[in-house]
Amino acid sequence: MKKLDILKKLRSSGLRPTKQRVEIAKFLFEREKTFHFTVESLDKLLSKKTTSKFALATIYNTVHAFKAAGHLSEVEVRGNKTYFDTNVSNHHHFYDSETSELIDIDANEVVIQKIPKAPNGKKIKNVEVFINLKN
Amino acid sequence: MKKLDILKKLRSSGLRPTKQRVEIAKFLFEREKTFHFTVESLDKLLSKKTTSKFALATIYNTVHAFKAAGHLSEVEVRGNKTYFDTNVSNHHHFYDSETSELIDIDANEVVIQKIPKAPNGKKIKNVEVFINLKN
DNA sequence: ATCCAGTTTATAATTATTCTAAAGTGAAAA
DNA sequence: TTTTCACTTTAGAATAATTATAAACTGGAT
Ligand SMILES: [Mn+2]
Ligand SMILES: [Mn+2]
Ligand SMILES: [Zn+2]
Ligand SMILES: [Zn+2]
Repeated sequence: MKKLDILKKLRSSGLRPTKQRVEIAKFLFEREKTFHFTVESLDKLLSKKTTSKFALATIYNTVHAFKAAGHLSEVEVRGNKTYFDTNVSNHHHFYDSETSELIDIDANEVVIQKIPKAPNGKKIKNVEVFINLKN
Repeated sequence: MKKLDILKKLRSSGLRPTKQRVEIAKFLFEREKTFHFTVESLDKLLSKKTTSKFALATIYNTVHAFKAAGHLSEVEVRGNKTYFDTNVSNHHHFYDSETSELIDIDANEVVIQKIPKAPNGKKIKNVEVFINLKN
């Protein structure tokens, strides 16, 4: 994703492209592969890779704004902190609890043959599969 | 599960059956259906249903001890607090994020036809399916 | 150039959980 | 049955992740 696209992406989702948002967006979205991170890990990586400083609150604000705009998704993994994901399509995960590492599984790599129907009055929003790993 | 079984359960897992543990175990395990809870919700329910008082730290200690002994499992759901589950068998969940409600799905209600192989050097520990619900 | 709603920031507040260390207790041993 | 002590409970302090606050700043419309 090129810089111009980053600006477009921000503007088209009603996010003013501030210095901080553009830098964070470049860091998150200008890459080939899915990136899974916590606010803490993102903060550390940003400190290393860029010269600017970001208040921690800004990182929280930005990540939540990106999530609300649909540019990031949240992944539920065991543990205390929240994980985010640059892959916002419907997909699944391998999870290695020893390293806290998430690995994407494309939706079509998992085929479910049988699934119960939703409880009365409710509908199925989506199905998430976690494959927990060991060594 | 009867009171005698509760005592047996505790002793056989090396847990001294203290007043607090027995009361909490009775509350958790003397029921027909699976019970999903957080430490906070358990604390509130215990205050209502019993006359004894429990330090919050005791509830944390006890729940963790029960989990370590294999009498409880932990369920990962979106949100800040940790959910526990009296169903320690391999099973899946419906999850209603609006009510934060978990509903059990028996393992044999879900049949997976295709699944990717584990990344190099790693093995699959287990597969967990979450069916997210909406209204 | 001016202005202002939206944004960033430092810091305080909140929330969930864990730690600490003193007091209490189940049950083994005397 | 008393004594003993490792294990447990407890109140409160500490920690860690996240959110709230409110003052300073800034992108971009006018
Ligand atoms: Mn989590
Ligand atoms: Mn959680
Ligand atoms: Zn992912
Ligand atoms: Zn369950």
